[in-house]
Amino acid sequence: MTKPTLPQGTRDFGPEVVRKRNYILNTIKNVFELYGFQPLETPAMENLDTLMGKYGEEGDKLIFKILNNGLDNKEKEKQIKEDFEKVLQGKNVKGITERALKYDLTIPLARFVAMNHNTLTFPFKRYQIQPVWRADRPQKGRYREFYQCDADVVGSNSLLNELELANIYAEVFTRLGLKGFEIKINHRKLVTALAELCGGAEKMNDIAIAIDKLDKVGLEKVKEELSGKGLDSKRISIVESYLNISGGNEDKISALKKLFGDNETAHKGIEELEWLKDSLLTAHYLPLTIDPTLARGLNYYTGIIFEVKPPAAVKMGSIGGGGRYDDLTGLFGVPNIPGVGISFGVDRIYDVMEELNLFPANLQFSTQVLFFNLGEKESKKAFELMQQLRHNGIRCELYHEAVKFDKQFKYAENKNIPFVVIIGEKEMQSQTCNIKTLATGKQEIIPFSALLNYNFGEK
RNA sequence: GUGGCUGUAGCUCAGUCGGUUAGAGCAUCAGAUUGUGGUUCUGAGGGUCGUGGGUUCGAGUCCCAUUAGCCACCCCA
Repeated sequence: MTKPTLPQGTRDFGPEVVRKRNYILNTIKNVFELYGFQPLETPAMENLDTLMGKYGEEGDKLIFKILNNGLDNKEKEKQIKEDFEKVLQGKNVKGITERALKYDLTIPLARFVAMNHNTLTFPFKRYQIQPVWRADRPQKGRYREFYQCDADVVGSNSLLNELELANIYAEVFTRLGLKGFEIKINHRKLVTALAELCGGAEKMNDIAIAIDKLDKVGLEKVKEELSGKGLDSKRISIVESYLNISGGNEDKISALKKLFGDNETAHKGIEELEWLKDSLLTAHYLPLTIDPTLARGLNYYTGIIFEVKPPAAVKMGSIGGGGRYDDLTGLFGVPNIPGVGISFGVDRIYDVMEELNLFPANLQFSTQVLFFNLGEKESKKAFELMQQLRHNGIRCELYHEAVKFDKQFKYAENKNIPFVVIIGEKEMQSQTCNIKTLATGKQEIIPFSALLNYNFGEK
């Protein structure tokens, strides 16, 4: 028998970890509900067609494909071999694979809306908390199976949605006790406009990917990459002046206005950023920074885009991201339904909170009372009393076998159980139980009948 | 997909220049203690040294391959 292992990039979550993760998930969920979002769940797998081509060329490579069943069918052997030849050439063939694990929650939402738009009430505000899978090579803060928590508003062009979503980010991270996070925003139209100034829309993606790396690799490397993509020095200097925009949000707005002049596309983008920035002035703590270098890889975004950076002290990629897409369901044959959404990366938020020690201590509650097992008659009595306590909402356990005190105490200790109830021969005779508080060593003898009213503390 | 680092007991790790029977701490189990835990003391179990091959009289140690993990790139939550 060989030792079992986990598939690369996946993890088991033990009891303590699950409690901590649930703390994050519940916080997010509560805020989503508070803002009027409704839950949605979609299958782990989608038809491959639904996913392919939605995440860019790189994204397609990272989709986990599921092998069809029945490939060993002798009657279809010839066809299957032909199909497999095509797979070897990098194609996707239905005969070999027609399903895949979902890659994010936005495309499944689009698919759902496209299928159900006749019955949905718009704007459709949904949240979704589910695992997604990416065939990426794992590293720090990157897993092959991880949870996304998305909130999207589908069917509304109003910027009020962006305003709400920005507030959801602030609310969640504030509730989690995370200080020093930063919500970066930008507008896809600015990136489009920049591409227009630099030789056309087909360079849009190259430019987006390159400028997005600015804070990571520095200006020189970005320029090198752009030059590698075929931009001449004049165009690169335009990009450079765009990247050099700095200062406060006000400064950046005026610099952008100056740079783009009367460019129609950029004008619209700047206007929206400005609206959002001004609307936020009256809100609670909301560290919103306009960052022209923010571009985001997923190419369905068309409007304002978001990204949340963890506190600078933590070396970790973004812990949330999102943006507006004008026509997502158009890909599925239902045009003119706009949407805007955000996503929380729970696994990264977990890692950040662990690193900064932000989890409250009281998440790890367990059993409150352990009944010792001191024999056949004794354990029956203990069981009876225990059930009464359970009925009153006290979390109890009866030790599973009659063994030495030593072991039963150690069990209580290891599981952090604050009280033990000892019912042995002596107690049976006197119809009492001996309650010991482990932390203090204090013991109290009370009648069986008084146990129900004993105060075992909170929770 | 590309590159770097690491795999020795359940966990964290030593292991010299290639040399006899591979060690420690923690954890586990047993005893000191048949109704009182945490501290202490004594003892025990536990290993295909990731896997396969090679060099050598001899390999945990050197070489090659492979696999897994971590980290970085690409890309992203």
